[in-house]
Amino acid sequence: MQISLALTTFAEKKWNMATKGQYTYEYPHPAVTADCIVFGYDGKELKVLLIKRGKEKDASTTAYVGEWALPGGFLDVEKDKTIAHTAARELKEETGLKLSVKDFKEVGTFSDINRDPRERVITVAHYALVKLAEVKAATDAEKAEWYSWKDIPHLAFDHDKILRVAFSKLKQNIHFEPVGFELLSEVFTLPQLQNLYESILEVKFDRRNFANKMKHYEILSEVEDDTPRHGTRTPIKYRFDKDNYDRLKSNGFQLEF
Amino acid sequence: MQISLALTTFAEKKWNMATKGQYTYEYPHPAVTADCIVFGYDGKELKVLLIKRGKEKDASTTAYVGEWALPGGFLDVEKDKTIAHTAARELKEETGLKLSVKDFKEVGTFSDINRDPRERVITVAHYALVKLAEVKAATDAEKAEWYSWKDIPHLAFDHDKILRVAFSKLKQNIHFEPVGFELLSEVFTLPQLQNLYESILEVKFDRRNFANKMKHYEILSEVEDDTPRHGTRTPIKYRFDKDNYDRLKSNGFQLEF
DNA sequence: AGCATTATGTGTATTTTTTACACAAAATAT
DNA sequence: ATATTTTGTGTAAAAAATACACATAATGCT
Repeated sequence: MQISLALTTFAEKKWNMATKGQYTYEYPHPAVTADCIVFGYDGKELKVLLIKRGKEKDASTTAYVGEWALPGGFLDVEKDKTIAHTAARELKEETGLKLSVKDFKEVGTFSDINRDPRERVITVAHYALVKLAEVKAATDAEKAEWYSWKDIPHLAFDHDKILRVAFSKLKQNIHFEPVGFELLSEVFTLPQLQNLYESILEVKFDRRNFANKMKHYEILSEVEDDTPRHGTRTPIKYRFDKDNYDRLKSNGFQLEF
Repeated sequence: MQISLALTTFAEKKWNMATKGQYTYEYPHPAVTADCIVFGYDGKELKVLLIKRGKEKDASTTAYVGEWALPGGFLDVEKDKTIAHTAARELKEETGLKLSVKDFKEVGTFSDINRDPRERVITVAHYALVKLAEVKAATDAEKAEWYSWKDIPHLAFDHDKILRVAFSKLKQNIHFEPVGFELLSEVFTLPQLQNLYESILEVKFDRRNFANKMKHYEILSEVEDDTPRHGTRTPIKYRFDKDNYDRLKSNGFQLEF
């Protein structure tokens, strides 16, 4: 085989194909993966999309078979434009859920030297928020399953830790980002919105204060309902006023709760 | 050469040494680097530590020779416990500045497919804050130089972008982190502290309101000065009250400006 | 069917926080 | 010597956050 090729400096070639499917470098390289933490909300509870690890093409390259894990996979060095593209591609391959690259927000890098038993693997975790409707649609993917935040099983690798960090990022970002927009369906009720904020921030709010604050921002508009509500028990339906929301956001808007 | 070795699955071996200094994998792997954005404050201006890229051992592996860049370098797959260890190690090697691994805060991953002309390189950017005294001490390293934030030259690779993102992270984090602690010397004045906050947040504060707010937190204690101030023009010296600061922080304290 | 329970909508007074604002003294610059 | 700049200090007004209670309709239970 072409040993001479293997001896070229890596400045001349990105990699050398010494034999079919073999890639050679002058210094050791880690593998890089993207993992996805997909949060959903069914109107009652915060959920996370997990997959069951199975045997892949080559069983020997698969670790933690049969355990639950975050969706994710290896960077395609030649095709993935960014690591977020890896996240989007792998999520679709593993769960059928098709999200845009810009829906992924970076959580952080996890690089502990022994986090993967096979070789050195650095993973970049990303979270994404999906609307209630998509939560229901995606639930029937074979290996993928939505778990309630309060009922997450033990996960493979260091995914427990990654999930905790992702949740705390979400908790931080809820102050600056339109989390309601992204997790609720287009039409929603104030109790749902409040419950969502309470689930993520892990606190309880006074109903009146929450409603006052939200109304003060002027980002909610009432949806006229065909079935005219005669009772207080049937919650009023709202949708987000996107114009007002965007205007506020571009002015450095900051949701405080 | 040892083609047979190269054909072992990567589950059996992390990498295969096909020839001296050659590492082989079944799929292409990216190189991974850590880059450091080291912020300093000289009492007047926010500064950033940059290095001038020179010829390394092997000139052909070096890109952007002669340009300014962020300190940083390749992950040592076998030795660096985490990518933050890479950052700390490379910063010391390149600038002489010796920081603890926990001083580095992750900024994010930069993974554009063509960001490095040599091969696919994913970098994980980290920022660190150093005290005024260390800024002065480190200034005499050969290749390294402190640049005023307002006067940064064009940088190699995508380091301009990385620096912008790092700064905006710092700007966000100043609301939750003891930035003053880490960037000022032990004894400082209120005008210095205010100027630091103004430099990072890019706003101006009213002097009285700033002082009131800071005093309200009870994290400043006045330093008795040998030269007794007879004039208002000589600013009062303070140090941080670490006990009060830590207590506030563990209670979920949040500096708002 | 009737009754109990639960979920929803709504307004105001109090407290806390934020903001706006001016002058006198000492150091420095001219 | 004079002008300019820097610093320290307190209060009143506005805005925001918090605490709090009752009436109504849907649902659940027997």
